[in-house]
Amino acid sequence: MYGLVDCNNFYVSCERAFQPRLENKPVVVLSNNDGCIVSRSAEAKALGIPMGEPLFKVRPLIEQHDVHALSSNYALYGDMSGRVMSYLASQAPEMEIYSVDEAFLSLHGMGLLQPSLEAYARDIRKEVKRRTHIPTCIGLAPTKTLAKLANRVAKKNASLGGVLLLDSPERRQWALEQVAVEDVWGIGRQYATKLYSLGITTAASLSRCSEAMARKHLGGVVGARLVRELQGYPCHGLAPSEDGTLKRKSIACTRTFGKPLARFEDVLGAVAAFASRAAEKLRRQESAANVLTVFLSQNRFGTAPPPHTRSAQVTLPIATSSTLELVRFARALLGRLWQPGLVYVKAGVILDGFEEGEQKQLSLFAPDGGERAERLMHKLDALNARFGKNSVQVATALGAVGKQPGAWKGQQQRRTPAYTTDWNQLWTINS
DNA sequence: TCTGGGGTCCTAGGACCC
DNA sequence: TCTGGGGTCCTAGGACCC
Repeated sequence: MYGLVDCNNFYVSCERAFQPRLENKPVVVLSNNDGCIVSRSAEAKALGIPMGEPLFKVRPLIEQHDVHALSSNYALYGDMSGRVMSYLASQAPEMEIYSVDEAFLSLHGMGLLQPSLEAYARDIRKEVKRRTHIPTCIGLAPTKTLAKLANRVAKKNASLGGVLLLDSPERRQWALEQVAVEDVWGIGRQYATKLYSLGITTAASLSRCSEAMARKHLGGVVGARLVRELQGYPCHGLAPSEDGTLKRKSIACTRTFGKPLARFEDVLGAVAAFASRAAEKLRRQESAANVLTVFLSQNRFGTAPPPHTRSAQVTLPIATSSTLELVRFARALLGRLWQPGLVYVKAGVILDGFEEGEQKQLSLFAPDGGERAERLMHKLDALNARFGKNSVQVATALGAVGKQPGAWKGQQQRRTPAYTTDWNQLWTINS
């Protein structure tokens, strides 16, 4: 049996935890540069504000209904996520962090729990709410796909009290009938269109599909697994997250610039900053990367002919997590991609091909195994932890000498304070 | 005027290698 | 007339997820 715990309207809920006045009001959280809607309160959804919509398209709606629109505050959301996850980890034998606001719990052998699995899930909801102010829903089912589905049904039906357990064929059938096929985990826009044209419109009818049909229309073995999971046969196991943190197979740092950039030094400053950030994340999970990719994009909504994105990749001589090394290679890749005269709106750095801490390949040319670089990075991270983000950084990331640094940075005009992660932004209470 | 960021998995063609 | 098989690397792109 699996449990899926999913935070409701997560980013909005994080903001509300520190601003109770936002309770019961329409609230949205915006993406980087305040560009798109990425989280909506129930009230905002009810107004018909779509997920992922550019802000400028819904601005009239927002002004008309006095919707609170906030810039995204990832320091806050990451910290709140950590609080939720560490509590959840204490409540189940195994847990897989699936995303910033979702976790699968393995409930193997807990079926005999007294008084019931449902009561167990209700307790978890109550306690997460008490500790963090974050509302959640929980789906319980024999497969991950059904747990996702149960969670969705619980979210849509207030009468269920936020918890749905699918432990009998009857309950499973009932739940399958509640869910449209496009809302099944693993069915996106393309597959949904195809399924509708085949007359399959609900999760229930999808669950009756033949394996051949699933393989033919839903991406081969992936689709076959999906249908089996809906039928109650587990095809996806739990990938436990060690000590409440996620280990990634790739790490990216990509941004749309605050304004289009045409000068090499400005873009280099951005790419160096992105490489630095990616390297930090890499060191935090104690990996080293073998592969580095840099990409550069022109405006895909503009007049430039495709392709809008070009990328270049290098396999590093030795796996590394050193900011200095990675910035050096990123600069070389950028040089390969750069086309003078073009205007760029976005760039990114992606790290791949990880080796783990203890099993790193040694090199003939770095006989100390990169130990000096490692010690240096350790100091760098310690300084930045102590004195604040980017207190010490590579000069390349500052852009051209004598120019305004961070030409790539965007605006976040409606950002709330980092209430929980910065001493200088702690909540102040007037007595 | 204004259009996110970070992931996973899979496929495919061309270059190059043995 | 006939032109291998198998591998990696690189770039690109498609599908999905949150």
